[in-house]
Amino acid sequence: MTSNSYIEVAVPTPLFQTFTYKLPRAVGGGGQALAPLPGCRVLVPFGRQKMVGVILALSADPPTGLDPSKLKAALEIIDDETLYSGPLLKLARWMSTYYYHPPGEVLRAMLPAGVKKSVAKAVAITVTGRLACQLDPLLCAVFGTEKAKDSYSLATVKKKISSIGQDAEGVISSWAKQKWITRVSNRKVVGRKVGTTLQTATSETSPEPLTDVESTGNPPSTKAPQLTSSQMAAVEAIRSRGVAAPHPQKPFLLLGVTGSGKTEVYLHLIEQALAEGPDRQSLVMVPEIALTPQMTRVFEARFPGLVAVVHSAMLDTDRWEQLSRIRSGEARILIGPRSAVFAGFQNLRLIMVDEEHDGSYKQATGLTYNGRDVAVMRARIENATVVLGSATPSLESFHNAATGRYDLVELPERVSGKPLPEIIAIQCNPAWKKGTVVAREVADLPPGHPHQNSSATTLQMDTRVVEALRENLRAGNQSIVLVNRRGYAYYLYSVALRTAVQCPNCSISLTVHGRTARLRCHYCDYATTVAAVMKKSPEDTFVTVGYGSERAEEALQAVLPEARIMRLDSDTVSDRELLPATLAKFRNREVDILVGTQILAKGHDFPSVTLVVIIEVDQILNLPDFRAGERTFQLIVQAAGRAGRAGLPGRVMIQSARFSHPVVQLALAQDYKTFVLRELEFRKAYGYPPFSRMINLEFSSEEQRKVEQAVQKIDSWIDAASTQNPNLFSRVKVLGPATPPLETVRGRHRRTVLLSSYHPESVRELLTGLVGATADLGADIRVRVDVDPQSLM
DNA sequence: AGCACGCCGACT
DNA sequence: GTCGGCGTGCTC
Repeated sequence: MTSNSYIEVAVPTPLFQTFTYKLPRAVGGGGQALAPLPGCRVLVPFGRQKMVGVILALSADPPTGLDPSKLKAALEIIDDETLYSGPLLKLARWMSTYYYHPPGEVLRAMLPAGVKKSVAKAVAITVTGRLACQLDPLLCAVFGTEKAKDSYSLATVKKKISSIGQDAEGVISSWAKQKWITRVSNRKVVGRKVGTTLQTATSETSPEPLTDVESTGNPPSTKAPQLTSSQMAAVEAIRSRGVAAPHPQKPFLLLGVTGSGKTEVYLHLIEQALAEGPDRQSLVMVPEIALTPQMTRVFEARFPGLVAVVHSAMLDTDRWEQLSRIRSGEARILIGPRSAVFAGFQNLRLIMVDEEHDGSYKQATGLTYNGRDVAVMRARIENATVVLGSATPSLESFHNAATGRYDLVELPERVSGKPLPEIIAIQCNPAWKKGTVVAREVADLPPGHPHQNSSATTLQMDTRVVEALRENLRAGNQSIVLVNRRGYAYYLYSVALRTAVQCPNCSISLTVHGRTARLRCHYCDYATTVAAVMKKSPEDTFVTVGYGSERAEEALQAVLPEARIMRLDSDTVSDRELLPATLAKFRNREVDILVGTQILAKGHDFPSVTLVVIIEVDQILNLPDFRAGERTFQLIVQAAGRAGRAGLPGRVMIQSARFSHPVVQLALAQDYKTFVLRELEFRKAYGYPPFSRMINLEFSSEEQRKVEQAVQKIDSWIDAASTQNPNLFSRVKVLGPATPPLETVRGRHRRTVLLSSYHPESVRELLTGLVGATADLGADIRVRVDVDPQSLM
């Protein structure tokens, strides 16, 4: 047996370094010694604190250039078996370099919520503290009499102090100052060990993660239906050129028009993969919003007992349980959102990324990875087959297919054989475009106020649209109405100041919500009320402007009083019960019209919807972002795909003032190929992705002065570096420092520097220098690196 | 990022 | 005289 006495550990710090420790003498302390493995979590002393790191490698020799006697010993190997498989560790390494993120933090981000990644902090009472108990009744109350415990977790102590109504932070630091208590790192790591059974009582909800709210209606078939010839051809192509082909294989791009039955192709591929061996596993990635019970039941019906499902609204214990079934090999199929790409598979053979163009695959905060791209890399590492499916693939994926990096497989016709629904263009009334007052104040305006009667009933819907909805209702069919924005109105307008009421933390106007007239910021969740704003400026008058999903629902109900209308937007989606309940009601035809935001356009299958209306598409098209065209096209085509999925013919109506715009034209024609070729030309001409690699750097501070100073330093660094290394700078375009359209978010002032280049290595090289120069910008300057940014706002 | 050490202002 | 501000330096 070789004696590996050193371990290389990744520790969750912002450092791009790993650390070497000596192995603890008696691992496990008493029980049989465990063989530490790469991929196990380990408790290590780090500076003056204890941290949970991950073992990356074992070695017999100490690292070169470091005095072995200075190495500290690890304290405890936490996991009984490896938590990160070999491929997952490789994936982490790739993500660390590709996304420019410290390895320890990458590994931490890969763990599911609810698994402890840090050491619990605690405070202990000292001997002097015990004596001081009489002096401070609060101290006594927290630590009790002599027979009580001497140490409590920091969280418990804080809770106790706050419950008495005192400032916990202040009290604790004053106690510490008087040496009544000491801060200790709890030796105990909170959370689960891999390889041990759940000690937490499983919630009373069954391990079955799906509620039965959507169970009425036709149960999904347990038998595979006959495939259409193009579905069969697609399955065959992926089998012969992928699964069964010699490795390495290319990723597949499955381009299938809406309603072409991509899901059935996935199901067949999974079925065949399962048949190849008892340990073979598949991953199905879907946009978060598509993770409805209805959708997952299709898979469970086909593969009973073999499916695990994860989604964000799940309880941590349930999620852990589902992922454990994958790790043990008991479950063979995992369905989940972007984070599912990090699951611990035993033998992952097949990955499907459904609706691969969907923006929700990109993580917006922290480690800003794109789940689709990570899936492609994971498949390569695991030698698995990856299939990216969409009716409107991202420009990146299509370009990859066009240049031969991906293998293009097409499903050109709908399963029903019916043509795509007709899209009817409704030219917008230009008066709507001027930001007209469409509703009077939701709170009471003083009587006789000039805005009192200002077109409160104006529905920003053409009479033809209203007529079509009415007609559809009479015929007993269902409709979907898409609105751009959630909330009641876009903003609250101050007549005196001639501006919208702004969020105090972000450079954006507050959105009016509900009849209760609350005001909310969609970026930082700041909330106030219209009443509070009015009270502050009693002289001023306010009007609500614009049209949110809530107001659309209300206005529609006024026009069609007999219709049963419900609303679905991200406000209702965050509610665990409401989303499945609403979808179930709609599917069971207890609802005639579903009003909602873009999330309604995504992948749902509502067989009896025959009319889809998009109230206005122009806002997206007008966004100052090079992806605006792509997003608009995807929205229109995806929304159209919701209409007429079963036997009934579908109709789609779109209101816009910009029908002359070629992107809208091509979307109306649902001509993806022409659109994508044209859009690629535009991207090429301007050097945008997918032709270039983009990295967006964001600097932020709570003080505007400080970001400006920081950004000035960066600017002069760029100046100096570009004269020093003109070669590098001729290959990388540096834009900025600039002020982004949304200057402040959550009270932080932002500046951005955009790097783009045809040479990915050059961007990387420049970034390394820039990040180095970034190190001494000062404590309160935060730097965020966004590789392949999805939006430049 | 934490968390220490360290060197200058307003308080008992 | 001290408490306590946050600059800056390190973490195997």
